Amino acid sequence: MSAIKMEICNEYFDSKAISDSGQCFRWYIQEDGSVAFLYGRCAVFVVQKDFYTVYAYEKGVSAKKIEEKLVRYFDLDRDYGEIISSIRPDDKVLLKAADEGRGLRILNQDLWEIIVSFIISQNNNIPRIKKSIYKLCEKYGEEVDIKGLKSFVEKDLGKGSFSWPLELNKTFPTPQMLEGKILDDLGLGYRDKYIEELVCSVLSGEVKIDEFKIPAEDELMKIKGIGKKVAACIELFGLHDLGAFPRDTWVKKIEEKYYNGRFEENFYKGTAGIMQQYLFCYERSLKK
DNA sequence: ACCCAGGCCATCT
DNA sequence: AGATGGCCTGGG
Repeated sequence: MSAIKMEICNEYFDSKAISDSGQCFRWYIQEDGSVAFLYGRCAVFVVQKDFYTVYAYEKGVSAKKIEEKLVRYFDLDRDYGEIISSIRPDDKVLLKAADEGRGLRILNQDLWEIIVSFIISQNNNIPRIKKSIYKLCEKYGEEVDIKGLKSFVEKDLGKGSFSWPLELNKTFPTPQMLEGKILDDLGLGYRDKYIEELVCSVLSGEVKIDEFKIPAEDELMKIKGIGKKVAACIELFGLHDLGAFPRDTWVKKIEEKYYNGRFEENFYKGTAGIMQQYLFCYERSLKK
């Protein structure tokens, strides 16, 4: 059986919050409130009633393996409550941000997808980032068969309970699928050259993504198009180094506004990246 | 209603 | 410090 159903009863899991957090650009919240995304070739569909129910399907992969993958992907073995309780009691801003953002988690996403996505994200806005990534997948990704997931979900929830966004009919393309491609028609702007060059260096073996180990900042910053901020995002979201602390324009704004110009990430060794997510999402929520 | 400037999960030269 | 590109927002 290559499908599983899994329940998540956890105060520290909120699919809407995760989807809006800017760590993933291919999670789709659908009309009926369900969430759809791909993890590699594994198709995932999440519905919420009192708790979350996750349905996942991947051809040729055992149920046990899929479950293991998802536990890792959602970071379910980590106690986010404990992390929140480690916040310094005098930091009222972070306490409030974490309280409101308690459903946030740092996902364990595919490293290649994260590297490309965050190169695209530089000096960019989220609608445009999503659009470029969608075009990239649509043009170069591999067709995903959704029928297995659909029948699995409908067997459990009834006919018409399953929907799937058009944007997720293709996988995120591997370096091999992008070999020699000109990426000038994806709305990437000047970033297209960075990705073309990266594809070359990965295929030639000059850049060995599978061998990246924490800390990877120096290795990452050798890649053209990756500076300090994008490197930190890749460490946090792609290598799951929860101590990485990306300083984007929002965080800088937060630091000016609440922290006299500097948030001391050394107070939170090993978890500063999670604190960054709480602050980032909190400050953005104020604007909406 | 329309336009335009400015900013965006920055980095390169 | 100047350039890069498309999307969105806010002010005029």
